[in-house]
Amino acid sequence: MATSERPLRRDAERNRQRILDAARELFTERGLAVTLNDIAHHAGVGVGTVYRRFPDRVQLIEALFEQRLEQIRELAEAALADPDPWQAFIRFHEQGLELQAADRGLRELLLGAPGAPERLTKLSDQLRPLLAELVERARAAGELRADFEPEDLRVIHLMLSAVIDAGHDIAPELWRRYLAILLQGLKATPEPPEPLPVPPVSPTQMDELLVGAWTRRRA
Amino acid sequence: MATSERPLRRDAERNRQRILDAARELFTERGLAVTLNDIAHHAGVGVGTVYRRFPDRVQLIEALFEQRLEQIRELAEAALADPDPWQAFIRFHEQGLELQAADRGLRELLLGAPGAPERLTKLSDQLRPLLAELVERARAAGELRADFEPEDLRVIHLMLSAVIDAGHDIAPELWRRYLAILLQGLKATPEPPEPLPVPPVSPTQMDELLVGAWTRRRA
DNA sequence: TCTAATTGGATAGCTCTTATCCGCTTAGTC
DNA sequence: GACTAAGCGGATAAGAGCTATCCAATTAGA
Repeated sequence: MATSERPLRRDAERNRQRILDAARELFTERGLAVTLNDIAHHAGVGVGTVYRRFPDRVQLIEALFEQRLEQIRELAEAALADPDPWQAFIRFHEQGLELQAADRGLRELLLGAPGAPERLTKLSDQLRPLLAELVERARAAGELRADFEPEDLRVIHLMLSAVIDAGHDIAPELWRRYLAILLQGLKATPEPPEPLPVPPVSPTQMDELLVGAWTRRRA
Repeated sequence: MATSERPLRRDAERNRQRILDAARELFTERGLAVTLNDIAHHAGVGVGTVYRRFPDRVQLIEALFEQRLEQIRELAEAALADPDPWQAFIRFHEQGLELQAADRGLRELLLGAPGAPERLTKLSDQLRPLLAELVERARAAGELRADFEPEDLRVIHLMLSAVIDAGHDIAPELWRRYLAILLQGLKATPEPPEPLPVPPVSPTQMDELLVGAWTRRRA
């Protein structure tokens, strides 16, 4: 790390930046499992250059995702500031999932994928109490069903991540359809349903989508 | 294969059976990706023995899962015979998912995992029209929301598979909780919700559960 | 007793990662 | 322009895992 050492030579600094850019791009679209070699190629530098600058991939991930997690926390806080608990609950889900849909690395981080640096998992632990309060408020207002617990949030999130992952290339907005169904199922005193926000995929697309889910899982 | 050739020597036949038993057990609990070497060890025979008898892992899978898929089809047909379309819809989901919860290989097969022999994917294609009718009936009866389409079934199934996979070791019945939420969200004219059938997991369990989901994904 | 069938599992050959090393190039100084 | 420490690229060693083969040793069954 170049914390407060001698500054890097100008070309080295430029490469460092290229590497960070490439890493952000690849983590975002392929998840935390990308190899440092991939990043090197994507950045147009040699493998050695990457390993010299980031001997420890954890630092690379930390540098890139701290801010993303911060964003989620802000979302939760904004939701808690909303006077309508049920609207806040919905909004938090929609916006949080939008962020996640756009960033596979973030998705994996929040679901506790291996390779996540400890400092970041701690950061996402700090999120927990905020979410608990979001749930509590919606429940107290008689909007959210009484037997819904904060832990359920993470499972719902797990389910929708599966849809996001699978749909990524073919139907990137598909998760909204199932979020709507789930939210409808969570109301304490349900009203007649509004139309679902996104159409389903066609049978053919569905096949591609499932195949994609498997190939993406390994690579 | 010993279709109608000379019968196998008695010891060979015994080994063949052991291999099939071991394979069924391993596919069931670890999914379709188990290696033939794993199966050999589990069966207590040499690797060579497995490769001689099943030069082609596809045959092994076919032999083992044809009947499982048949079971699912029967379930769908039984559901179609039920006079109450909504009850049928619920029952099919519960029973179908029970089968899947007990058999990781089946789960992967139905979700189009790689390594599934073509004959079996065709068999699961035959399932499609039955499911479509199940949906159609429930919708026509005014029980299922009108904008639900047969393709949605597979996505719901994908979501609940994620819960089943993750919960496998820690909370094997957890999926019922989220199935209940989803079904509640699918009603055309919702009534006040009944209590959820299974408690959520504790925060600690939730962590283990997510970690498990990732390790199980790779191995 | 004899032999053809069968066996076990070491191992060759893959693919895919991670991480290092070193001859060559270049920035920046005098 | 000459010099040198910093930096570079990428071939490649090392290691993990999987598939599939091969053959000396064993065994069923006539």
